[in-house]
Amino acid sequence: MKKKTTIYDIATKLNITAATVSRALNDSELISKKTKKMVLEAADELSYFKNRHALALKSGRTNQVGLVVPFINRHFFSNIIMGVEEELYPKGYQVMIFQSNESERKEKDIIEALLQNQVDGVLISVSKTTRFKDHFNKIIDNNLPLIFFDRKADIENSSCVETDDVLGGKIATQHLIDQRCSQIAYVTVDLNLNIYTNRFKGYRESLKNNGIDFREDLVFQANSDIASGRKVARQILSSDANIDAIFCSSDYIALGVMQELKDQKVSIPDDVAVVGFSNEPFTELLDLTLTSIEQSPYEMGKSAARVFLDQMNSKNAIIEHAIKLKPRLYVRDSSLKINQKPHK
Amino acid sequence: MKKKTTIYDIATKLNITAATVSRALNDSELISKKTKKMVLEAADELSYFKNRHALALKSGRTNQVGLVVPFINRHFFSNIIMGVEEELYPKGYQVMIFQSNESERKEKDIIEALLQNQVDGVLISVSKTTRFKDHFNKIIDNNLPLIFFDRKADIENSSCVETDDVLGGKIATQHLIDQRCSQIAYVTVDLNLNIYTNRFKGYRESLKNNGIDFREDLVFQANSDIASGRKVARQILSSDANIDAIFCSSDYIALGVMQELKDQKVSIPDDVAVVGFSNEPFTELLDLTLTSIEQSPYEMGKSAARVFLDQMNSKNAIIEHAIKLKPRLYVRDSSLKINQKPHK
DNA sequence: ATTCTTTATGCAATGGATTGCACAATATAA
DNA sequence: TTATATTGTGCAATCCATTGCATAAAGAAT
Repeated sequence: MKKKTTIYDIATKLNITAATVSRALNDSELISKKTKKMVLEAADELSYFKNRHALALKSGRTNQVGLVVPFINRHFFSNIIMGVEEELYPKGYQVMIFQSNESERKEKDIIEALLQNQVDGVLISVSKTTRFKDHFNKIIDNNLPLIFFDRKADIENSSCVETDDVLGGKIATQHLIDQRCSQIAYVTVDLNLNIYTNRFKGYRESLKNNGIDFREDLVFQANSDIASGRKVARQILSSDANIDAIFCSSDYIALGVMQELKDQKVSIPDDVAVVGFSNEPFTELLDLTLTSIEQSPYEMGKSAARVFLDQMNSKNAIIEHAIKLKPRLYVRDSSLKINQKPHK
Repeated sequence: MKKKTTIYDIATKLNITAATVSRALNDSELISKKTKKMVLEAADELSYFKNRHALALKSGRTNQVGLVVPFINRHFFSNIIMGVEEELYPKGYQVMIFQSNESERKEKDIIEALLQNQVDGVLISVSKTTRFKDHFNKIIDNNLPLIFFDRKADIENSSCVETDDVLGGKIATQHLIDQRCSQIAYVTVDLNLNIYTNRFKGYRESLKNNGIDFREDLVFQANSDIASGRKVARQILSSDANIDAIFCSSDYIALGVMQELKDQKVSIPDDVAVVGFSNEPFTELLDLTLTSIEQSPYEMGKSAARVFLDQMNSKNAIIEHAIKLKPRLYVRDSSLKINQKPHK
C-alpha cells in the first residue's frame, strides 16, 4: 500500500517548507520561478496530487455538484445527466448523481447528504410525490446555487430549465391540423402535473388558432403505459365522435393506441393519425414509426449546467434564470398523410 | 449563510472537550451514559452532522465508491447502476458515477480522480478501447477493492461479475433447435470482445449437443446497429444456405434483420426465426416482438455491489470473486413457431 | 557603510474529527 | 486509612493544504 505524497514530502525532499510548496503549486507570485520549477518537477516525480478532502475541509468548497433525478434508467433523465456531465466535467466539477425514486423522503435524505458533502451546488428534477419544500430552502440558506430542470418547485433565488410544453402541445396539434385532421382527440396523463397541463394548453391554443372548436368529449385520460393506451383507443373507437387523429401526451400511450388500432384494423395514419410525446428511442424502431415531440434532454442537461456555472461565476449577484427549451417535432409514419419529407 | 455545527460547538455548550463529544457520538465505552445522552441531545438540538471531509482526511476512508461505465444512458448500464445503488445506499455508501465514453484516456483520468477522492473501492466495466491496464493496478496498489462487471480485465486480486455468455448462446440456440430449426445462422459483432466470442462458443456447443454440424458459411459479421442488421439479412437471403433461423448477438442487429426480412416478404418466424441478445426494452414493444436473452443488469449491479461489501468486510483476506450470472431467454413472436407459452 | 525596499520564504494557525496517553475522580481492596 | 483498580475526561498530535504575518536575504538608494 503506497503512501500518498503530500506537500510535506515535497518540502522535505527540497529542503523548503510546505507553505512554499503550496504556494508554488498554486503559482503564487510570491514564489520565485526557480523554486516553482523545482517544486513542479519534484511533484511530478513523486506523482503528487492534491488531497481533495483537505482542500474541502480548508476551503469549504468541493468542486462537486449534486444531481438528483427521479430515476437514472430513464432515457430522458440519463440523457440529461449526459448533458450535465459533458458541460461540467471539463470545468473540473465532479457530478454526483442521485435518484429520488420519486420519493419525497429519499429526496430529503439526498439533499441532507449533499449538504453534508458540501457540494457547490444542486441540480434537481423534483420527485412527483414531493409536497413540502423546506429541503430546497435549506440549499438556498446554505448559499448554494439551486437549479431545477424539467420539474421545478417554486423556490426563491433558484433557477430552472424546462421544456416549453405549451409550444410542444401546439406544434404537435398544428401538425395534425396540417395533415387535414380536424377531430383531434387528446389523451392526457395526470392533469395535476404542470407538464401535462401545459401540453394540454398548447393543444387548445392550436385548435383555437385554426378556428377549430375545442370539444370536451375529445379529451381522454390515461396512465403513461401501453395497456392504458390500448384501453383509451378502445374508448375512442367506441365513441360517437368521428376522430381522425389522436395526440397522446406520452409515447407509451401512443404505442398502446397504435397497437389497438392495428388490431381493430384501423389504418394509421389514413383513418387515424397518431402523435406521441417525448420521442422515446423506440418511436423510430417500430414498423410503423411514431411521430413524436423531442424534448432534447441532453440539451436540457447542458443548459442546466451552464446556469450553474453562471451562478458560480457571479457569486454575489443572485441571478434567477428561467429557461424554456424549444421542443421539436419529429414527423414519422404514424401521422404523415400528406406528402412531406420526414423531418429526421 | 449558516455556519455548520462542529463537535467544538457541542463541547463548548456542554463545557466538555471535543474529544469527549467525539467519543460520545461514536458510542465509545469510555464515556458515561449520562454524558452520551447529554451530547446526543445537544447534537440534535444544534442539528449537528459529521463533516465527511474531516473524516476522510483523518481516516483515509470516504464511504464513497466509484462506479465507471462506458455510457450512462444505455439501458443495460443504467440498470446496473440502479442495482449497485440499491445495494450500497442502505449501507451508507455513496456511489459516484462516471462514464468513460469508451475512451481509454478518459477511463484513466477517472481512475486517477477516484484515487484522489480516496474512494473506498472501484466498480468498473472496462472501456472497449482500453489496451493498457496500469491504471487498474494502481487501484490494487492502493489496496482498494476492484470489481469488474460485464467487461473485465485480467488483474490480480480483482473480482468480476459477468453474464454467462456461453450459456446465453447455448440456450438461444437450443431454443431455435427446439423450434425445429436446423440451419441456424449466427451473426456476431466484434470477435475480439470476450462477450461475443463466448456467445459464439455457446452457439457452437449447442449445435454439437444436438448433432448439428457447425458450418462456417452460416456465420456472419456485423456491427451492433440496425443498418448493419439489414445488410446482413440481405447477405443471408442471397446465400445458398437454406437458413431457417438467425441468432443475432445484438438486439439491434436482430431488429435490422427483421425489418429487412419483412420488406422482402420473408415470414417470421415461419420461414426464418429470429433471436436477439440483451433484451432491450424495445424488443417487446415491436409489432412482431423479438425473442431475446435477458442479462439482468440490475442483478448484475447488485451482485457487484455485494462483492464489494464482502471485500470490505474481510479487508485483510484477499478474496477473488468470479461470478457468472445466468442469462434467461424471453421467448417472443419472432421465434415462437411451436405452440408454447411465452416465457414472459 | 548604513538604511530602506523588494523579494522570497518560513512559522504557525486553521478547518473538523479521531485517538493514544496522561491524569483525575471515584470505587474497591487490604 | 492507604494502596490499588476502575472509570471517565482532557490534552495534544494527526490527517493535508492554505494563508496572514513575520522575517531573512538581496538589491537599491543615500
